[in-house]
Amino acid sequence: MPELPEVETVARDLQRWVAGATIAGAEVRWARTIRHPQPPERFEAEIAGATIRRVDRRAKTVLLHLEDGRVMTVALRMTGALIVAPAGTGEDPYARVVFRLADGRELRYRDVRKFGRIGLWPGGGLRSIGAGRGARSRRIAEGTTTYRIGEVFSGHGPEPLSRSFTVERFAERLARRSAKLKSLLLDQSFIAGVGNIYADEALWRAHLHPLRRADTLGERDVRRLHRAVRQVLREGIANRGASFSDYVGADGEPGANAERLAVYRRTGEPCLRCGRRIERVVVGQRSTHFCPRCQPEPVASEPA
DNA sequence: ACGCCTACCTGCTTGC
DNA sequence: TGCAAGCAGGTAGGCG
Repeated sequence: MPELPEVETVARDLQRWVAGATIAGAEVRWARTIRHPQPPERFEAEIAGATIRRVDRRAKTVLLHLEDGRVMTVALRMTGALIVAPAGTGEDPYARVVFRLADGRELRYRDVRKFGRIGLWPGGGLRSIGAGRGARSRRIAEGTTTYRIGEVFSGHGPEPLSRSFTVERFAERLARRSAKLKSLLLDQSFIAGVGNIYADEALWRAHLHPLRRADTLGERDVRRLHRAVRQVLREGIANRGASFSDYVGADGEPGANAERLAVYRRTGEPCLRCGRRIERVVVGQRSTHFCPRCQPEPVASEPA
């Protein structure tokens, strides 16, 4: 569910509301949500008494930095949400982990589909939570080796909103890949944080067909895509995220960005630029929306 | 490197 | 109305 803008919204909300708060205790209601440490009772014991220093985001993962240096990672996956509420209000059947805060509030990890994962990593050393394919990330994810903090998300590609994500760097990375643009944008080891919604939106904005091969892009295409990716993500953040089924900010309120999407879930509706009907195809098992006129089909004669 | 598949889960929408 | 199939924002891991 949540992609970069949604996760960023949650992290900013939590930074405002729970930075400085102490976790008096935790109750794990769905054991498999806890990745580490195992068993989940150990997680409950180890998180009790911890104070949250700062909350931020890497890729689509929320990072809660604790005063003692440990880091709690929350990967929301499809339907995860972190919600701050007064204790005891409206029992939530989908609350998988409940953190009781010392000030009387609760931080609830809610997750209808139970795909999300929470980890608690030792201070000064962390294990990667993995980042898609590639021997490097797989080895790190499965191994028992402890890594330095700087290596935590080593399997992830660049943060698209960071200063270091330049057009030149993007161009180099694209030129080395023959995959379809849609698949690449979803590949977290290629670029971090983009998911199905924002991939479609960025491609529409850049006038690029989702099936276009990355290594066929010209300089202008790359420039347009670079700008488009950053724009759609920034606008998503400005609107507190796009909400469909389950996404909500830490205030429990949905975001406003869904109404501003140009192609995502608009199959059959007119393109906002040219009026042509938006089409839906499946690429890499993900539904993909595009305008057949604004995003022309790559020609078959292109090098295979 | 890449595509394709399955798995993890539950709920909502769609079509007959 | 009822029921089953299809769909959903993510990602890990296996195979070819």
